[in-house]
Amino acid sequence: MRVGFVVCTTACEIMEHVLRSRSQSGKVTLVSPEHVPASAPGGKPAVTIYDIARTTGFSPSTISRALHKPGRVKPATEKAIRAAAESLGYRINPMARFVTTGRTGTLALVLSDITNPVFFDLVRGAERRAAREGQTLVIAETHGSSSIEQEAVGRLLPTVDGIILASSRLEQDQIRAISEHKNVVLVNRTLAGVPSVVPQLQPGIRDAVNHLGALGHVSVAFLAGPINLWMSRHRLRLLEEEATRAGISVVATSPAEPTVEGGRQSLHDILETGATAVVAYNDLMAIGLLLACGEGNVPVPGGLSIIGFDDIFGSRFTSPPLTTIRTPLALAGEEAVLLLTATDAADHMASGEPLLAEFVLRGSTGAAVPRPAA
Amino acid sequence: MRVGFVVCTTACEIMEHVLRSRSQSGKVTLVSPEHVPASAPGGKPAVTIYDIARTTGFSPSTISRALHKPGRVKPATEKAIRAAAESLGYRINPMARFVTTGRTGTLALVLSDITNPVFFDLVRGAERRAAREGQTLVIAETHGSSSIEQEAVGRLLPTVDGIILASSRLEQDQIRAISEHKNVVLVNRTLAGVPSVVPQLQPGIRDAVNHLGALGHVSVAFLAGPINLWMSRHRLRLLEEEATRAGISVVATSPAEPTVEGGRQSLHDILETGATAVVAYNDLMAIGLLLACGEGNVPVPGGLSIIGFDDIFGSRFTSPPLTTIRTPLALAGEEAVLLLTATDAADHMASGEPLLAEFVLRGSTGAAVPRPAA
DNA sequence: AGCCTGCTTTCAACCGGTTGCAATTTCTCC
DNA sequence: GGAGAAATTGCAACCGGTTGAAAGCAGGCT
Repeated sequence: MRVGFVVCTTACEIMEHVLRSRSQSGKVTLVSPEHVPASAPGGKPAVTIYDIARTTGFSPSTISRALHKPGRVKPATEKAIRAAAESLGYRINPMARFVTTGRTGTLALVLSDITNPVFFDLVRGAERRAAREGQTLVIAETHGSSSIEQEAVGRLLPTVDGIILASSRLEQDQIRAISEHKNVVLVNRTLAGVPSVVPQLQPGIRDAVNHLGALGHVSVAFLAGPINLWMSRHRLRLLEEEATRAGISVVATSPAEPTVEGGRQSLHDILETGATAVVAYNDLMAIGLLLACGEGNVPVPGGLSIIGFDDIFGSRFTSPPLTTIRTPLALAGEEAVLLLTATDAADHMASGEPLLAEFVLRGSTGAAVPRPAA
Repeated sequence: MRVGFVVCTTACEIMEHVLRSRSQSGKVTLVSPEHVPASAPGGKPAVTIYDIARTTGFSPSTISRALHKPGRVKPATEKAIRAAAESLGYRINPMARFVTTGRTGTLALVLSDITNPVFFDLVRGAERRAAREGQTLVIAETHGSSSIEQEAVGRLLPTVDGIILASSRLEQDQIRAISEHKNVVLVNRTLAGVPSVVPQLQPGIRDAVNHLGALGHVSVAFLAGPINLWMSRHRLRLLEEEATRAGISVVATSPAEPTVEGGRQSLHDILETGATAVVAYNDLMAIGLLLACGEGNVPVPGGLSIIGFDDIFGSRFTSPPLTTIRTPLALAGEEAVLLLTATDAADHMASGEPLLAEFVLRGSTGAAVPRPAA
């Protein structure tokens, strides 16, 4: 399906020709010729299967079958129709098809904030996969509000074939209700009975904890994200597990917004814990904390070690560069689309890639420096 | 190659009836229940205007008019129909509507790379405005390839009401061809006969040039982006104008990819020019150059002053923080949507905001230090 | 009464594509 | 050569909603 609409100019000329010849040869004109299907105001109408029918002499149903039901028409006919479609610049109208089939070829990706670098790779991966599957990906923003999320999903429900909820803040019941109408895949969250894609964080966290342990840290703070974010609680839980194993204590701050600003405002909370190292819920918060340290004359890593999560764009450029735990969100995005488009069990099985988080050592972590709790 | 982005503007409720229940086989096996077409996974067909017609006793056409053509039916009738629609949980099917009206309520935003921070604010602005106009915004990625851009546009063409081309790399004829089918608005590019939104860069560039002049720079290099990017040529041209006015010479490097990597690989070219300051096509390239300087032991701003363009996310966090020329892309995004949705000349006039670029002084610029051309 | 007017509502066609079923053509095989 | 099967293709209905034109029905005026 790679009809280069390139030939747009050419196609338009042909189109005009078709329209002209239509009025001439009108032997069995069954429709009112004055109705012009809408495109742009003053724009040229799109090419339809009826146009192809007219130029090839076959009926619209044959055109439809030739283009979308392989093997249902004579090879020669199919060839001729394909050629005509190509030269006219025909593109199927997904909306019209939907009316009868109910399938839109569209998947929705619902996330809190498209300008959040955390989602970059997720979006990219999902997009890549969707393109390969011949699906259109639609992204909806929720601005971190569960009510907006609910609203967005409701609006999208009638027009998409499936929905990917990334870092959803909806209640479990709400998600279940949605999943009963359309196929749903969760990303960065689990819920019994609903397919989900969650990178395995343990390896990355273990390496990070070991790293901190080797540097002499015995008390680590967790800079928490919003309380209704499953992933924030999940990361804390895993961190606690691994830290306990390594003989390190973990103390979590009160929840803050998962943004640069949220991280920046948490410096005070962090210092109060007396911890010598911080693991932030995500890189944005870690970067904010880094900035606050700079403003507050807390040397990093001299006075405080900082570890982020996700390895977003920009983490490499901070000063010092941010040590972080990279999550394979691009793969997660692909995976999510795959789960949504997979039709049989075999496909589901085939998608079982590991999705492991990876510790990325940079410059924001160093030897523990005992510091009196403020 | 299609990424969509939808802004939800109208509240809606999730349908309540649930006939089919998904198999509860846990999260691992993800078995899809037999072969249920994704079209109507709820099993319960959506409620249509025909259902409302049946319960209220009016004809479908009256239902349609009551709901969408204010004033065309008797107030009492409209009230009754609205009530019935509400209680049945009716939602209009946008796809079906499209078939007759040709209007989808969807706008496309075509850009090279959604993970490019340059487009953050553009996307955000466009989204905000589209939401306010009750439109859905779909984003398509082109990965900087004009052929992919063509394909993406071609695929989107039949399903959207209008298209925003951001930093398009298409040929003029191709853009004109598209604009014959649908409304088109260009961002960061101009083309006679096609509406466009281009921030006024002159004020920001003038301030930047004056700044460099005050620091004693007499030779400035322009780190050029791709040759087929109108905006890259445009920035060079304006820079040359202002520099000439200030008695500063400008030399452009050979074109490079507008990415961090592209900037990083250009350090050698830059040093060869013998210039004491660089203006990069965008912040990504400036950041790449900054990194290369760090690796190549070229102090910034001690040995080289660097100025970027756009003030993207991350520019604030580099070391040193990047001096840049901020472009009001959020406003540009709003403006583009406005132009697309404006129906009469009056609306076009109302949108005439200035969109001025602004010089942002940070830490990557300093006094000129003469250096022999390598 | 008769006629015109204006407001409501219905009829019926239509958008672009899909699909069950029947009609037609082509192929097989005796 | 012709019957029967198989392959092709056309007909017509349909999806959900929109819309021009016409019908139904009040009231106002001569």
